Amino acid sequence: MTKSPSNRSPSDDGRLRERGGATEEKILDTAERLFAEKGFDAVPLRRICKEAGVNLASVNYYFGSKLGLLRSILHRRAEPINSERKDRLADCVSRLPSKKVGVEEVIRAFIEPTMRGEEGRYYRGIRAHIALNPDPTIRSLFDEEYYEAAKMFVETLRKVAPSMEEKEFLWRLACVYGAMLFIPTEHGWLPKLLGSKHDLTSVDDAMKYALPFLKAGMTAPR
Amino acid sequence: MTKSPSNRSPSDDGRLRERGGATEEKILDTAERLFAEKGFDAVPLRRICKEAGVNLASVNYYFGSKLGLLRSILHRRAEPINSERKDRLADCVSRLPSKKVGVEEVIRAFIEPTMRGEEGRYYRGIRAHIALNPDPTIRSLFDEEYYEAAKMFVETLRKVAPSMEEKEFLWRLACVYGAMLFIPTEHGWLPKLLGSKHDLTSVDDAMKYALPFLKAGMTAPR
DNA sequence: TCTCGTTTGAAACAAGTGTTTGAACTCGAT
DNA sequence: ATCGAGTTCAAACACTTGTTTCAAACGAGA
Repeated sequence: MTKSPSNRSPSDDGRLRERGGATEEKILDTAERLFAEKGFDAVPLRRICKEAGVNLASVNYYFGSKLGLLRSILHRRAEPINSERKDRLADCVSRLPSKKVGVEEVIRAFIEPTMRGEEGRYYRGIRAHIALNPDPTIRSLFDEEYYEAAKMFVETLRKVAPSMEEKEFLWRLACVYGAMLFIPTEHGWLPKLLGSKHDLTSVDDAMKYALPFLKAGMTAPR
Repeated sequence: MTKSPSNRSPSDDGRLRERGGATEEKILDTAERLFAEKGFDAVPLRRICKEAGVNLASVNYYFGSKLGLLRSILHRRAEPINSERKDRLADCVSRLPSKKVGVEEVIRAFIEPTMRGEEGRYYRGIRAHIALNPDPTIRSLFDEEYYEAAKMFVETLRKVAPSMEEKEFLWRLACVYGAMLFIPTEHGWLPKLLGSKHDLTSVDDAMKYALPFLKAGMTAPR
């Protein structure tokens, strides 16, 4: 190693790079798919590299470590999601005084960006696995990536939701979060249980069916 | 090995066993705690055995394999849970004709057994990790253990919930399931987000706060 | 053409993995 | 005391893991 590309990728200058950037992306794409299919620990770097058609050392060259690779996978997808979330939540906040913004719109602003996009198909399968991972080292990757936008969501929701004590708000929030994490993992278990041929993959259906559920729960009287 | 204790434990006769049964339980307890803290793949058998104070070979002697150990951990906790679920759900079904049973009671019958009991503290941290594991081999352990009671729940809930098309019911069910899996994992993330000192560990609070949320969601008009 | 930093390659490294083995030990029943 | 099934033990097995090394190939700028 001459200097140390290690942690942050060497593709900072935007010059077109014949195979350089391609290698990095091939690793990212392949690892994302395999992690979604088998889990982080269960997929060896050798398998990722073989399927991606790149050399084993490339992973450490570009990402520093296996954990660094996971971090990059998370960041690549989470960045645009959080960006849109913040824009839409900021918009909600700006219209707050006029009272023209409700629980449903705030929840939608937070959830919709995570459900959309065919390219995030595999990623959505990983996210819950990371978020709920027992190992704090893994889970903190999720925290770092999503903390800021999540905080903004929580604060905004608090303002548009009916007034309630903090404890109650926390519990209802947990229900929203659980649903939001679970739905995109969709391993076909629930449809099988129902003998149903429907699945839980459509964004439109999520907005049509899950949103009313969450809104009703969030605004339920006690 | 003389005959093959392997898959099912050799403690079938109930004679008091000085260190025999103790070993099996020590492994179960220790592995359960460690899996809850670091995850199944991330905990080596050597660490489990060292902390449990038993020999490495004991795991394969009693459980056949590492996966067999996980299966036993799941079964030990899931069995009484599902037993209570079925009893309570059967009771609901029997009172169905008199219309004296509602959505809330059915959901409670399904959720309460999984939240209760200090001895299940670590287990509850594992369950979501297994249920949402990307690896089908791991996930199927959850399916096998919970399929039957879950089917009974779904069918009962379908009958007491407002009439709706199957697709909508499936989506609402997913929200209930997501909340139910997420809440007991409680890694302290949401309270931190809120700057709250409350946590999500109390059964009473779960019944008091989460149930109304889920009932409202399940019965929401469209 | 000749650098020189960047990227790729094959091989090795050091440590750790689940599992198996076969002998020793335990302890109630004979 | 002897037996034998059940259990424990230290050691070895066979293999996989993430990571490192350093030489070779590449490609644009001088």
